[in-house]
Amino acid sequence: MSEVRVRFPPSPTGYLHIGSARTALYNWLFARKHGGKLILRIEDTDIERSTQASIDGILDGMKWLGIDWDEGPYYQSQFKDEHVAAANKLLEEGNAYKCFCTKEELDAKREAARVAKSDYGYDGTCRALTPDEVAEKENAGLPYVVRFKVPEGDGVASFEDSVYGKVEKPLRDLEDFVIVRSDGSPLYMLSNVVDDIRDRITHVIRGADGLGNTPRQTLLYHALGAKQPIFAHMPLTLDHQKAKISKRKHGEIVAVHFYKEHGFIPWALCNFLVLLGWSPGDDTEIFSREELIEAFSLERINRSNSIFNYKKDDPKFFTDPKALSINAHYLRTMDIEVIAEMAAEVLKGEGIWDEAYAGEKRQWYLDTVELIRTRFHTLTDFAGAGRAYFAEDYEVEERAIKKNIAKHPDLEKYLPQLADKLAELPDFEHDTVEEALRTFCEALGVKSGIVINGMRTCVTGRLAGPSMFEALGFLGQDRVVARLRGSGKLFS
RNA sequence: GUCCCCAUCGUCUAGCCUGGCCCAGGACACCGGCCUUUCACGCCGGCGACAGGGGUUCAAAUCCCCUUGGGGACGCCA
Repeated sequence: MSEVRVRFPPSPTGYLHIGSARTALYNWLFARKHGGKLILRIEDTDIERSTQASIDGILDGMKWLGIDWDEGPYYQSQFKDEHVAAANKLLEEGNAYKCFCTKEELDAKREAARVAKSDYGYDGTCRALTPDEVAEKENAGLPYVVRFKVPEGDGVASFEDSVYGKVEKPLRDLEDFVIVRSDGSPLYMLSNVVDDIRDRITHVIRGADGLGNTPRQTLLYHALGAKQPIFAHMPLTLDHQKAKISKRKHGEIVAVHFYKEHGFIPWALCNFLVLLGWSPGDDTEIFSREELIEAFSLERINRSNSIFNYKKDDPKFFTDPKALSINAHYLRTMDIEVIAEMAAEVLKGEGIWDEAYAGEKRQWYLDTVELIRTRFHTLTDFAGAGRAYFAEDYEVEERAIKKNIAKHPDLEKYLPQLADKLAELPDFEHDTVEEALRTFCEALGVKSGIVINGMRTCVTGRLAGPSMFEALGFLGQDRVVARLRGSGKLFS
C-alpha cells in the first residue's frame, strides 16, 4: 500500500466539539498506526459563518488533545480556482451541464412531488438543452448553476467502506446534483473531492452522515479521472433523546474547551471518545497512546450510533459518568510529576500557586498531590476540594459543619485547647501528633473520633479526606494551630 | 414521503461474519460487604440486556423473513 494519507476537515463555524474531536482522533490514530500523514484542512468556504476565532479554537483544541497533524492547516477557500477549474473540466468533457432552472421552478416541482407523495429528484430539464439553446440563454444573461451529469443506465455507484462493507447505490436513484452555484462558487460536494484528490487522500474517515453523499462523490472521482479512496464511516454520537449532539442544542458540554476548563486530562478525554463507537475486541478500556495506536483499526468500528450519556442538571455528574471515571483513573495513576504539573496550572489559574512548590517545597508539593489525588475526579478538584492544602481561603462544607461540628458543641472549647497542646509539640510527626491527640481526648473523656472529625472539618474544610494524622503532617504545625485557634467562626 | 443504515444490561460495549464453549462476558453507574474512627482508592458480591413475531436447524444473540423502534441522506449548507 502506498503511504496512508488521511485528513480532518473541520468547518470553522464554532468551537471544536467532541464529535469532531472524535473524528479527528480516529483519523489521527489511523495515520499514526500506518506511519501515514494527517492533513488538517479548514473548510472555510461558508464565509458567512466562518470565523478566525473558531479556527483558533479548533487548532487550540487539537493541540490540547495532543492530536498533531503533519500537513496544513490548508484553507479550502484558497483553492477555489481549482474547484472551478474542475467544474469547467467536467463541463468540457460532457460530465456536467449548465442548468437555467430557477430556484422558484425547482421549489415548485419539489412541492408538487411532496404533495403527490412521490420521490423528488431533478428532472433533467436542462440536460437536454442543445448547445445553441445554452448559448442563447447565456447571452440573455440568465443565471445558471452547473449540474453533474449522473450516468444513465442500470449501473451503480459503489465504494468500499471499511465499516459498512461494500455499499452500492443504483445510478437511477441519483439526481443530477449541483456542483457550482449561480454566483460561480463551487459547492462542498465538489470542493471536498477536488481537495481530497489534490491532497492525495487514501482513506476518508468521517461521520456516518457523510454516507449518503458518498455515492455521488465517487462519481465525481471517476469523472475527474481519480482513484477513489477507501471510505470509513463512523457511527454518530447522539444524546439521550437520540438527537445528534450539536453545539446549538447542547452548548458547552459538547465543546472540547469545556473539558479543558473542567479539569480533564487531555488523553483521558481521547480515551473516552475513542470508546464511543470502537472497541478493541477484548476487555481493555484504558490505553496509553502507543497501545491505542497499536490496537486501533477501522474494521472494529461499530455500525450503530452511540449515546453520549450526560443528563442536564445531574447534580452528581456534570458529564458522561464514564468520561469522569476514566479521567479519575488517569488522575490517580499517571506519573505524579505529570499530574503535579497539571495541578500546578490549575493552582496558578486560581492564583494560589506558590513558586516555592517548584523550589524548596517541591517535595512537599509532590507528596501532597499524591496524598489527595486518589479521591479526585478532575484537576480542578485540587483548587476546590483540595484547596485547604494550598490556601487559606478555603470554604468549609455545609454538610461537614452539620455532621461534625454542630452536633458537638463542646468542640468550640476543645479545638482551641487542642491548638495550644499541638503548638507545644517539639515536632509534628505522625506518631507525635497522634499521641498528643489521644492523650488530650482521654484527659477530657471524649471520643477521639469526634475530635478528629471536628478537626478535619476545621483544618481542611471537608467532610471527607485523607487520614487525619497524615494530613496534619502535610498541613504543618503552624497552619493547623492557627486554623484550630480560628475555629470559633464555625460555631456561629 | 422515498432510499439507505442500525437494533445485546440505564450507558459504552464483547460475542454475530465462520450457529453449539453464552440460562450472554467486561466497563461505567447503582446497591451491599470488607478495608478505614471520615471519605476515596482497592478487593469481594449483587442488580441488570439478546426489541417483538415467525421461520431454518438436533441446536439461534448468532442465518432468513416480517413488524416495531431509532438514525441518516434526500439543498444553489458544510
